[in-house]
Amino acid sequence: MDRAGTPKNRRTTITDVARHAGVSTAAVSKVMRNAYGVSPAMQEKVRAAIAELGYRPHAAARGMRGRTYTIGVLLDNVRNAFFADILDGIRDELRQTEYTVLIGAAGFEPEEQAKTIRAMEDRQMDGLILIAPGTPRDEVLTTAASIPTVVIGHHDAADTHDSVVDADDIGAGLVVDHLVALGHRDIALVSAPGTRTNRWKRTPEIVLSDGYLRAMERHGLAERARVQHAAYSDDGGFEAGMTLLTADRPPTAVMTGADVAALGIYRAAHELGLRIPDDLSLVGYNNTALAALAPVQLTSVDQAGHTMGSSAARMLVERVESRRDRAMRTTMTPRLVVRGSTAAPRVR
Amino acid sequence: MDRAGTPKNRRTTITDVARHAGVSTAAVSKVMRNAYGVSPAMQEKVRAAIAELGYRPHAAARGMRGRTYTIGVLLDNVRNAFFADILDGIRDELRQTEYTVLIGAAGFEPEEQAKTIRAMEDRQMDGLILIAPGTPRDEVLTTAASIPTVVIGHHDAADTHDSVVDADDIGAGLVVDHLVALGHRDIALVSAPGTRTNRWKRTPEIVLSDGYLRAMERHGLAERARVQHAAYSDDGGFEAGMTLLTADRPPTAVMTGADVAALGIYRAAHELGLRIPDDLSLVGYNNTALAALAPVQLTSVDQAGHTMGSSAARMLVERVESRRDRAMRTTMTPRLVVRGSTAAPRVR
DNA sequence: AGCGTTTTGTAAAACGTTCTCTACGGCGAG
DNA sequence: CTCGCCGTAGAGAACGTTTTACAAAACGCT
Repeated sequence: MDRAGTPKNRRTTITDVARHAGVSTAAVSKVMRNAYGVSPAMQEKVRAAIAELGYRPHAAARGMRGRTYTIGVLLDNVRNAFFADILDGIRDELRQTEYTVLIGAAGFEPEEQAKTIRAMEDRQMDGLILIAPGTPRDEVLTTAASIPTVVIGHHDAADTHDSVVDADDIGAGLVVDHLVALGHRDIALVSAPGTRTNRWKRTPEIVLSDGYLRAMERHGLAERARVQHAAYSDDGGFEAGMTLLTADRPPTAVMTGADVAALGIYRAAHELGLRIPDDLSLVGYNNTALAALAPVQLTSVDQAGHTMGSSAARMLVERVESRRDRAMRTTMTPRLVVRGSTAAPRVR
Repeated sequence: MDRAGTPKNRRTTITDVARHAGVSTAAVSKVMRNAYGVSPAMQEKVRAAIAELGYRPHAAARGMRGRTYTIGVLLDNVRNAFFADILDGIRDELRQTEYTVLIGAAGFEPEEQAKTIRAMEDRQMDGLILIAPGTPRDEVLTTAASIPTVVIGHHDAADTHDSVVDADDIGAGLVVDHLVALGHRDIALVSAPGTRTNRWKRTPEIVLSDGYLRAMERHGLAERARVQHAAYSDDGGFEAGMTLLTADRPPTAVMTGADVAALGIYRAAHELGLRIPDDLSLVGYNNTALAALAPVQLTSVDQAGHTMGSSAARMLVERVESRRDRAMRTTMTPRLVVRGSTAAPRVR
């Protein structure tokens, strides 16, 4: 019986471990972080005590002085299956380490995203992975100045943060080449509007559009190029599809910047009585599970989300553990995955 | 010039604010938490100083003593669109508050999930929302004893944590009734295997199966009931579909516990040359965006994920702010959404 | 044996909050 | 005019780590 009343089920702290092992807290701390300057005998003793007491360091307390062993991932929404691939990559890379990954799904509002980034900063996270952030570029640079950061998606280079990008321009080229080879000439692109206010000059959408336009030009189809802006969602795709397909001279093929938008276009085509791929060829982007789904069979561009995620995680940890001090960028090469949604156009 | 060298870009702390406003840190702390015992004049002064200095409390430091204003959400994987609905609900409910939501996507391994829960505990989160945790029940109860917790999905009642569930048995009944009304008699269920080792007695899968079996019984079809276990994924559904549809007397209708599994069955049917709904009626569960997709048009059961999420968040905050000390449970009523994947069976 | 150097371990000071006391004024009641 | 009370403010002790600075011990050379 504790005379001071119930001892409560207080957490076992580093002090408990130290006392139990008959050493100082500093020693325990060193063992936990396997820092330099601790003898094998000490290791042994302390580890035993830790195991015996089931000690777990208090992350909040750690955050006060040193690291917090937490990696934050910012994304806008969790519905984009491509992000799931990236997350899996991050998780697989970090599984064997002692870092914990926490995800902030901040929505599309720049202000909400900024709030989430700040929250991660305040929680003293060791490193941040930002997936295509909609936050103003300056804010990201400010953050990156104080926390190791990897930006996924945006092509804008910076010397304060690392980057992982897909060569979206090449991806667009692959698609256009494929469609042209099938005989298409009226090829439209449906892409998210490049947000301009926030000072990112090379968002994935912008790079994709550029690649598309250059490829069309290369095939002498510059004046037939048509870019339709739409949100990357089922409804967004539907509206864009309706606009394009009810125009005076509708395209015979449509490529999109996201699989889910392609499915919206599918719906629009369906509604207008157009069959795919007979009346309309359709191409997605990201090669998510959606594209492979049985009833869909969408031709798409694979950009290896899993690898992007694991690269980002690896790069970030290098920085966090200061094994590297220069910014770097990894570029993935996209690959075309042909499925049933593309075919030669009908002769008219 | 600071004589002690560069002052670094040190965070502004509560001490800075206190000094700048000419008050004590305790006063600032009280204002931040709008606690009792602070005069309007003090309020004014301090708020001004906070604004002027752009002060943000250091969450890690907060975690040492009091709350951390962080809510943790545990889920197995981010691919299940139903979880996205729940997350949106949580986010919308908490948007106007000062709580930050951080998500741990822990994978399906119970051990990984447990690790994530512990990580959230160590980070001193204020409350936890666990979406159908695969962790042993005891561990969840232990956690719930020290942190306010809401469990979504599992029907097992407990007096330590709150629960939000869908009446999955009723949902199953709705589907069976619908299919029987169309004329089906051989109706199979594809469901995730009820994990038994971890001591949850009433997982969603188990409740769903029970509801299915009881409904079949009610229609005098007990001996035709057939439950096939499968992982809730495209591939899992495919395999289950193959098994069922190549059996001696294949079902004319299949219902599943998740939309994504239904799509796998769709693929299996496709491969076997069966058309939907002509040769096979198919029903999903959760009414995710997947079900509504144009080429799919899957009949499904809606369980209002958004509402489940916001309820969970509201209940959790009540507990965190100790406005309630009794455990409670919210049960949602499911609704059948009929689309194109169900029809009368072909006469043989 | 003596001396410098390295290794190993510890005491104690941070870190930025919250929270428990205590002190202080002002004010109404006696 | 004094006494008690109430409401507000502040001092200072936690909270559980990491880290710095230093002492002690061990080691390697002459």
